[in-house]
Amino acid sequence: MRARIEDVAAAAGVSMKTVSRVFNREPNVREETRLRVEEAARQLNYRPNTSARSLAGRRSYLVSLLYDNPSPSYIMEVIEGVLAACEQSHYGLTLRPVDFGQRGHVESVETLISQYRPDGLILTPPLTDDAALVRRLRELNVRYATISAKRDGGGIGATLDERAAAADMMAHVVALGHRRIGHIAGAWRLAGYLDGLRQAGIEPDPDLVVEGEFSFESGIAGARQLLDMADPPTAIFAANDDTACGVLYEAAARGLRVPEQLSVFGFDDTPISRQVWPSLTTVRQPSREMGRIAAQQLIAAIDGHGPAHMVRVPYQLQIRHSTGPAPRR
Amino acid sequence: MRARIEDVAAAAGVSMKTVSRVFNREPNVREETRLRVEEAARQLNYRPNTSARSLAGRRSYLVSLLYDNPSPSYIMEVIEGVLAACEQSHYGLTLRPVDFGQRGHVESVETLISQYRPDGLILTPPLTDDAALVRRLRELNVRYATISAKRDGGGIGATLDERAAAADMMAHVVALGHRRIGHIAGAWRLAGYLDGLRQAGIEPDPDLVVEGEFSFESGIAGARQLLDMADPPTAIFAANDDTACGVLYEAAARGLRVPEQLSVFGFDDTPISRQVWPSLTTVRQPSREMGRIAAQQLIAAIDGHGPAHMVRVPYQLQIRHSTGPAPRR
DNA sequence: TTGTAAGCGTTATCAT
DNA sequence: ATGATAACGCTTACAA
Repeated sequence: MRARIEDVAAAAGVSMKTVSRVFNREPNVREETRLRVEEAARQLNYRPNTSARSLAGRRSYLVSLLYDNPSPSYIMEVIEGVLAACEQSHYGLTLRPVDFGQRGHVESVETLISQYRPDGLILTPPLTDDAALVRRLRELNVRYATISAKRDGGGIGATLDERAAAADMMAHVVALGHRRIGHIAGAWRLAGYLDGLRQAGIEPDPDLVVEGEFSFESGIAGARQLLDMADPPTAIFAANDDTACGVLYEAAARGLRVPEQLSVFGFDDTPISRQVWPSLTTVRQPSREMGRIAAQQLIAAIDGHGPAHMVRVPYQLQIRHSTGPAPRR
Repeated sequence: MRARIEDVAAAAGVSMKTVSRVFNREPNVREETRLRVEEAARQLNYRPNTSARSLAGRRSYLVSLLYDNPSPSYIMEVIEGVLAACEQSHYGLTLRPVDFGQRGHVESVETLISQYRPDGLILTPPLTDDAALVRRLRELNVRYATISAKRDGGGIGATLDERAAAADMMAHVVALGHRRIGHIAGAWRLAGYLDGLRQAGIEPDPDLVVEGEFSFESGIAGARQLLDMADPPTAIFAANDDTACGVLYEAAARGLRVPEQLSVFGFDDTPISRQVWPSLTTVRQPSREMGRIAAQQLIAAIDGHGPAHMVRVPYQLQIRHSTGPAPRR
């Protein structure tokens, strides 16, 4: 049968409590004792029983990841990172898909909480900026970390300076000679777009900004609107890669060559950006890393081991084949 | 504080054990008693404590999903289905990424088992056909269900007749006039490719079949090999959508128009198949549904509620824009 | 620094 | 058909 804490205690010649202290990294254990316990545990291949730990400790050792449905590859990357951090700290992970737009989505999260009693939550966009949800979590006194929140109200988690990234991207195409640059927005990367224009001394044209919603379809719709203009843009900045793919699709349908006749760039560096022709110029965010950091910060906050922060991670421009010199007019 | 089984028992005027019987659908409870207990539980908003249940019952009420890394969107769909089934049966879900090729991947699964003690596992391709892993699971007497296993050795889970699907796809392009059809294989969809040729009375040419590994890169490599032939194919059947995208990429790089000069088709109907130009002809498999079914069958086997099976689900050809009439020679 | 004893909320066992 | 009581393996509170 499986070794219990009692067995380890006996083998190490100490009490159960001491073994417990070692495994929970509590203070007040002599170094020598600790080593003896660790050796005994290894010998017996001891693994703490999670259920017993939860029951006695009145906590679940569970972290819950809430996501709406941005891109599957994005979420899978985040999951990888979160899983890595959880593993290391002996926490489990529960997944919770949430329908952001839906009525009752906050209640669905409350159900999750009362059923699984997670020790903390991790929010991904767009849930990070769901005011109703966040307010309720505060009321319920449930800990949470955020990934890429628009506003980090002094919370914990991981962010990236999307505005600066967007502005850098703009500088890239401006350097290629583009002056009329369209934007299919999903709201917040817009600020960087405007910064980029301003820094280049280009007057923003409101007609060049159309609403999007981070989907392939809105990329097609946005591209149509922009390309049908009397004076169409020579470059289009899509708010994410899926949208950029929609632009690419519409361009191909019109027989427009990219990047010779139209430059296109996205955001996120999802795998699809490498798997389309031409491959997509985009901004890479270290999603896996951000998942890992958010989970680490959350667990640190739960365990009270050291202070938890909002960590800013670096971005990276990925210049590929969908951007090129502006065409002569 | 949260209601316990004891509170419900008191409120219903019965013993704890009777409440336990009701919640676990055990026999030997009078209908009237059952109703009284259920009413009391509702009044008190009682939810069984999972940790206590696991500890006392010596089972985890946990199902674990093992995946390597086919496409993220595929796994996300499967997860959705599995989650839905788990929710319904009050089981939790644990995720376990496994490096199929890696040394020690079986040990990593054993670690998962000894740590989380899941009541059952769900295997996705290519782990479904990992002989070493499956053998070990049998030895350890660990229950598992499979999704899209090549060989269903009398196991439980969900499958789809990939061979027939591949053959149907072949019939489609043969009807379009193609005779030289290449295949970038990842092993098992090959049988359907050969069936399709045979049914059309076309002699298979071994040179037209190249090895792939279900990746974008192998699509590029395979396409190069096939298109560099003296007598190149007019159509290429890629073993999955990612590979097909690689073919599309290479075709674009060579200035080959699809489908006018080359037809391409894939397998899986991942979102990318709609987001490339031209959109991809492919086979749709109901991944979400398969996840749900596999989890249901697994849980049925665990709980012993009725017999569990290997369920065959229907596929569907998605004819899009990447296949067209064969070019004149 | 280390140990003892009393739970944690449920299910299993054995009665009735 | 129902109930009393002892586990289950760990942590907490308190003691030494």
